Amino acid sequence: MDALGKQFREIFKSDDIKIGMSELAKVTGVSSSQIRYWERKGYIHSQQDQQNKNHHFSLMTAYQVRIIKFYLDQGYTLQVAVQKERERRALGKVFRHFISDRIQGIEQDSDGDGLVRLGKLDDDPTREVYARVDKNGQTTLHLRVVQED
Amino acid sequence: MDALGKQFREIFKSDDIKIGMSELAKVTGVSSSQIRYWERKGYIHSQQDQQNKNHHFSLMTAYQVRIIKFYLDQGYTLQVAVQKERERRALGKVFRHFISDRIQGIEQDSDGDGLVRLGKLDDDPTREVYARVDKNGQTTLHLRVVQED
DNA sequence: CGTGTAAGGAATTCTGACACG
DNA sequence: CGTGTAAGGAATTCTGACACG
Repeated sequence: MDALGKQFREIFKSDDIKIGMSELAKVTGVSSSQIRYWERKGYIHSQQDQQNKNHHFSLMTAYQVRIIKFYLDQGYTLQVAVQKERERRALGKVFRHFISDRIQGIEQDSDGDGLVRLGKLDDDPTREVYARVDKNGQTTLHLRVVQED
Repeated sequence: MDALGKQFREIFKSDDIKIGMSELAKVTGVSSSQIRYWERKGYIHSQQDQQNKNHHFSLMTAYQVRIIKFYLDQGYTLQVAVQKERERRALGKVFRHFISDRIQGIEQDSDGDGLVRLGKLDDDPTREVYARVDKNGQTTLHLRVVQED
């Protein structure tokens, strides 16, 4: 069960999943000529083992491209859009740290509700926070006394 | 900013990202002949518009394959591994509900720490839970009095 | 049941060049 | 600066068949 817990994180990260240029274009709505240009300018990066072979973009890059496009659509120039994406990137990092540190367990209780354990309160280590997800997908937050390990 | 908040969820979901059979094989460590067989048996599904064209597997399917492989590696037969993955799927659903409902905002505070707002306590709606992520990536959980909207 | 391999055709993807502005 | 298009070659991917057990 521990190995599966660990897997949840790996599954979330999915760092190793790579997509090609045309797939990247498809899922971001950015044309491949744009992507090629952005890459030439060093705004985004891909892994390409040899010349004339497929580009491999990480999912991170896909998100990055989506966000750059978001700013472009707002009317910013490409340079500014790239700059704004870079500033924003810190938030993504925060999110990823949160997920890998705070999702301490996912279980089902006897009622069939899902429980997501988030760990102890920093100010009161005798209590931990968990989220309850009921059958309708409603989520609520709760405190409970910490169980002994 | 709201559009970007929404985007965080879409980014997380990444439903629309599809990968080919060989990429799926690569990232899961399951051979493509296995994948073909599993698909023929109806254990996994792909989108394939026409005959002899590329399969498109969702990231969900990639996770599914990884988990089936996990059980196979434990010594279960394929049928049992598939069955166990199905039972386990409820947990993934819980996780996704948690993310889309509970990540109510990601910000940086004046110290440069990241804050992930998780929403109000069910038992005490005057207080909300948030996680703090410091520069070292350490995360801690806190309560605070709810701010007015 | 469950997976591997070799072979060939089919579909996809990539690139550099050129255009426009 | 920033993006689109047409063209052709190059690399990738897919499939059905067969093997083994």
